Amino acid sequence: MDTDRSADDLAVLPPITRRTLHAEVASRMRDLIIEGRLTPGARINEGLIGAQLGVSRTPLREAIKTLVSEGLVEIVPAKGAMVRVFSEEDVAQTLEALKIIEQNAGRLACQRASAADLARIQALHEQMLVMYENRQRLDYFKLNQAIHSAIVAASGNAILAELHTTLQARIKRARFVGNGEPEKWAGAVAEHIEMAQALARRDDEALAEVLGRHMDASFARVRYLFSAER
Amino acid sequence: MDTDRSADDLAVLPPITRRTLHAEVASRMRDLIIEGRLTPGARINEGLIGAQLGVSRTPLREAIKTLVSEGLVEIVPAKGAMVRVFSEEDVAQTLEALKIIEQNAGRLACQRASAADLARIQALHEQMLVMYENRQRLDYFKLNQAIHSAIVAASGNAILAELHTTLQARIKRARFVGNGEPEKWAGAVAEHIEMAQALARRDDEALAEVLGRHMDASFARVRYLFSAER
DNA sequence: TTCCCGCATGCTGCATGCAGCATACTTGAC
DNA sequence: GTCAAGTATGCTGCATGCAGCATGCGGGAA
Repeated sequence: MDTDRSADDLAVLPPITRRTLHAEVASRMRDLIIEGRLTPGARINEGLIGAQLGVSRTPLREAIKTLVSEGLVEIVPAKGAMVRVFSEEDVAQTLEALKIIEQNAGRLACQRASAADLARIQALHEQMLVMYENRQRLDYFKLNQAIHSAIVAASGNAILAELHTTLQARIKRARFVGNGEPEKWAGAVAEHIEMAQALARRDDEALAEVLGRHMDASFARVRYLFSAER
Repeated sequence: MDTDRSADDLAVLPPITRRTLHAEVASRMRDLIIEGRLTPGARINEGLIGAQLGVSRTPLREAIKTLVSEGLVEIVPAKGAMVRVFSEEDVAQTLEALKIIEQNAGRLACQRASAADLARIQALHEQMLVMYENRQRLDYFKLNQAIHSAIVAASGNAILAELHTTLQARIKRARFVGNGEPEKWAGAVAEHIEMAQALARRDDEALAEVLGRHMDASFARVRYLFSAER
């Protein structure tokens, strides 16, 4: 019995998560792109970036292949990799796809989410409101993204959550930059309050409606970035 | 003018599409997995597969990273890559996601598709019926997939098409195997006829409805594979 | 001056080398 | 016979070497 006991205790130990170098590099580069330290269109010089990250070109090249599949990087044979440039149409289509995913995941979440799921989302929502009051834009933005992700996750469909994460990463930067103006910000918060209420009532149609409106407004918030470019 | 003329002629030349080795390897391995020559759970021995494909381990490893992002392969650090095993729940969730994508892309297609788009889909549909009459199961299956892809593409949203392609690839094999029985086959064909009619009328709600029903039935067609396993 | 050809440089793409871990086998003790 | 420790083998993961292509620059001709 004593041995069983200790074996049980050991089974509770968190497994050592061994991260391979290429996965770590992919993670780091993802952050660099989303943070804008690697700007769209920038060439990725393997020797240079590899030296800066302190890794050889092999794991770096493997990481680049991952980012290509995620849609963050493009490769031109014999020329190399570059950070993907998103046109206005790309962003519009990505937001349309995100809208579809969020609306339908939201409906499912109203039907399937546990009480604990709902409570957790509600807590994120409250926190986000505080960040809005304090005008802590970065923290607000992160909580905002977390809420949307949590709603999709509450659908119970891991595939939808996976697609949502990938698409969200692609246009994360544009959305952060595009969300700067105060009146737009206030509008987004108002929509979030509606979302929280609909979700609390498990009112799937109301949630889908406001999620759709929220995403349409999100596109409007981002759109001017492109008109300003010209 | 003469030089302009010849320059114009040259501009018409199809560009030489240079395929990198790792992309070619990824494509080949994708086929091997979908065709079932690399079975789920099978370890991918880099030396062995590399030798069989006639490439060194480097481009092979890069291709594996691509397939991991596509969800066809899994990597365990220090142990290696293996063909991903899909549980019944994985397949159910993937089909649910595909259902959402197809229904919504179908609605958009009814609104946005050009007459040429519709004609092309209709032509595929007619061909597929011929294959069904002749009981050419493989050709039927390929046309079937092509029709669904064409409907999603006709939405005009390239992102939705991309997601659809990726998800479809993951469970392609299960769907092919699960579609074997005659009465199920007949039911699927009946649904396809409904789809073609709804699309011709640009009746978005009717199309979404039958697409949903088609996907639910598809899950039923696949489900028994898992019950048989136990 | 302008255009074009040729050359040099730098980078990518792939092959290979090498260390370290996982796994299977063997040997020895009980 | 069984179990455990030690050992050997094979594979992965990363680093490095090398050939070939892209690109920028200089020189020469028109």
